[in-house]
Amino acid sequence: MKQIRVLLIEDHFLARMALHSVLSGHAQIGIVGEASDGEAGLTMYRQLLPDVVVLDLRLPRLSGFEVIAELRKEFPRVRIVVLSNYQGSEDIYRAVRNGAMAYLTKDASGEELLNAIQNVNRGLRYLPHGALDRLAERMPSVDLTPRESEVLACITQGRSNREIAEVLHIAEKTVRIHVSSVLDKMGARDRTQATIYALQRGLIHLD
Amino acid sequence: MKQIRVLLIEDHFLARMALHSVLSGHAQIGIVGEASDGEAGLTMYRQLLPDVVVLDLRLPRLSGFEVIAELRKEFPRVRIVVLSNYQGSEDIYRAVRNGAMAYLTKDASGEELLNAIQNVNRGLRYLPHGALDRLAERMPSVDLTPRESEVLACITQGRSNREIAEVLHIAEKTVRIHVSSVLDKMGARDRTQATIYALQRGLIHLD
DNA sequence: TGCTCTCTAGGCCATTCGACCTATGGGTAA
DNA sequence: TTACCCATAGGTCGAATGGCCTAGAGAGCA
Repeated sequence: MKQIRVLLIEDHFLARMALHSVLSGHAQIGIVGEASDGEAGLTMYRQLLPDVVVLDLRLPRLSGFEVIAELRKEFPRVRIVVLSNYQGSEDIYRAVRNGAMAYLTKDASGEELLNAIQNVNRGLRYLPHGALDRLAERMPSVDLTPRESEVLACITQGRSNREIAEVLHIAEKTVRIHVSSVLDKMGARDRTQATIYALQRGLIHLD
Repeated sequence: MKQIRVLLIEDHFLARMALHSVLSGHAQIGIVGEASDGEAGLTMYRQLLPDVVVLDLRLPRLSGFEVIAELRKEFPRVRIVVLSNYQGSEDIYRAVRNGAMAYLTKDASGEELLNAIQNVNRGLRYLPHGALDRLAERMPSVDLTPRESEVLACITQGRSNREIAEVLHIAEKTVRIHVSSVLDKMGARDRTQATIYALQRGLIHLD
């Protein structure tokens, strides 16, 4: 039986070791490459053309999302398993929408990882315990316009309406309109709640 | 040469695998036990009496802090290496103050892990690149009174002053006093900034 | 050509927020 | 005892916030 050729793109050394040790215990899996940032990951993919990519979303140089986008552009049939630190994160949702075929949180078991890779290799999705559905339920229609997203980003940086107006070169009045829309769409009562929700839902990241 | 007997307390399966695979490559280290929650960790410590504990701070059932406190009470000479997800987190500071001898973020290399364990086993601290000092610098005197901490917690839950007043059974006027103190001590201009800072500094956790 | 959406912006208004002032009672340390 | 910190709370005031209204310009679509 042919091995599934896997490329790991994961910046955390310990996590990479973990994946390595879990996967190398299975004869069906062969790790053909490991990259610790998005750039290197892309380069290695082009050279190695693996069957499946296991991809961390939080990466230096190129984010996981950018890697997904680029890979999908060059290789529409690419098979991607996404690793996410936090369950319940909007990250997962975004990644799957953008072409990832499976996701796992980092507390997944070895079985789950193996299943995910095997399924994805066959072209199937692997979305454990229908969590994506629950995820989608829990955040109904938070589709912000581009401008609203910018405003939300400013809010989560602790800027006042006036400061946002300066940054975006618009009137404070206009900022308020966007803020109101954001609060409305997010079901938040004020900018503090919006900030909390945005962080919880992974719309925005600190660090 | 005698092996260093290590107990791992870490709930994430992959992280546990990672630690296992990194450490088992070194003849000086022997993993004598692995626990996936705080309760089990304590029980195993009492039975195994390992030389060094490698401890995740975010654990089910008993938090890492509780584990540290309990271990230190029962075994004052316990050697603890703490794993923290986020660098720059107040967690680290608290853990070291409470008796951890070393900390590592999860993107540490195998070398660092090994060094930490060896140093701690000899009774030395292991605090990489003086990061603790920088940590202490970066958060000057954020020592909130108990009441202020409660208020901050409420703030980071998105509550208004009036709601905080109800929750804490005090006048809204008093809440404002506390809020002002919190903002002042944290160097924040408003509750949104206070929330962001609290999350960044690990004073408060989401999830 | 209409229809809708987005971004822009103004006016008006009630609420909230946060700063600054004083003040009282309890606890603790010098 | 004096002095200081903490928690409580009242008053005042200005600024910030957010809701609701109207409205025009430009993009995209049926």
